[in-house]
Amino acid sequence: MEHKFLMLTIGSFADAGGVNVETIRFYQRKGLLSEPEKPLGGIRRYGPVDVTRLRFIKSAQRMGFSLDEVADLLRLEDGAHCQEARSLASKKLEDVRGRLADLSRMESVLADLVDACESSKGRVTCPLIASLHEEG
Amino acid sequence: MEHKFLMLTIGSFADAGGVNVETIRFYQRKGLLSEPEKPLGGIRRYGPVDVTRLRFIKSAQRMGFSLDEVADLLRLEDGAHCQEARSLASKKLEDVRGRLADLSRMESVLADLVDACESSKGRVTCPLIASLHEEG
DNA sequence: CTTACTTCCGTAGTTAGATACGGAGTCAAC
DNA sequence: GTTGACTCCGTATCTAACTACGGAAGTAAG
Repeated sequence: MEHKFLMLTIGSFADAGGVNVETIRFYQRKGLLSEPEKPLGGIRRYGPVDVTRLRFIKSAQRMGFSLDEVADLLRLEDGAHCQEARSLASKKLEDVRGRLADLSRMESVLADLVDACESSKGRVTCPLIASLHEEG
Repeated sequence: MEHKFLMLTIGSFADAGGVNVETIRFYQRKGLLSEPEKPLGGIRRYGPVDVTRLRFIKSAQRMGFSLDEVADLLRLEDGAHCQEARSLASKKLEDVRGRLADLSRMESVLADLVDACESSKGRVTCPLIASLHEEG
């Protein structure tokens, strides 16, 4: 059990994760975060474990996972067996590799366009805009 | 002007772009596509130029541009705005590169975890599940 | 104590990007 | 010359991910 002096109210918990208080509550409703026991009177407290979990959610999200997918990842933590966890993780890995491939294709297309633009000083047509008129 | 035999109804236009008819109409309302003159009776026709434009929208979108950003790009179509177009594209390029970096970090984390799981036969704790409890 | 934040909780509203619906009207075939 | 598919148009609904609102109740500072 966490010691009181380490525990945060929902407001500072939200700050610690760089999100809005309402976002915490939203994640709780979605089952991504749990609602800690409400002690006498009624103000919940959050600890480092919660902060870690929240940060995990946000970073997975930045990597392109939807909240539902994040929920899958979190279910690994919530009691799945190693076998199950591993297969879920490999599925996600495949997923991530697919996204990586897509993104790097995007990267080279964009880089080419910017590059072509860069070196088109004086010419009449803008390569980026010209790409609009290409077939394909 | 396009010849009639080359012209498409909204349905085949949508097919040509791999989208729903309603999506065409949605883009028209957004100003991303124009509504061609409605001739006698009232069925609009679409030509190759429209198909190109639609495909541009979809591919820019795949590169991570929002519809509003695509609209910006399309507004620069007169050719005098190469500079502007380029800066939009470089901004997006930076964006894509950031996401690439995040994803490849995620890839190696997931790959390591799956790998560790793979070779933990018999051991009691699952590395993948354990990793979720680590401070990060 | 009182005043000024917070929290709690349910419900409602927002944005982006579509998708669906329904009642006309139109067109092509049989 | 009617059937059936498609179009037109406005409006409504949907999903994801938040964000805001409002009133009651807790809590901290002076």
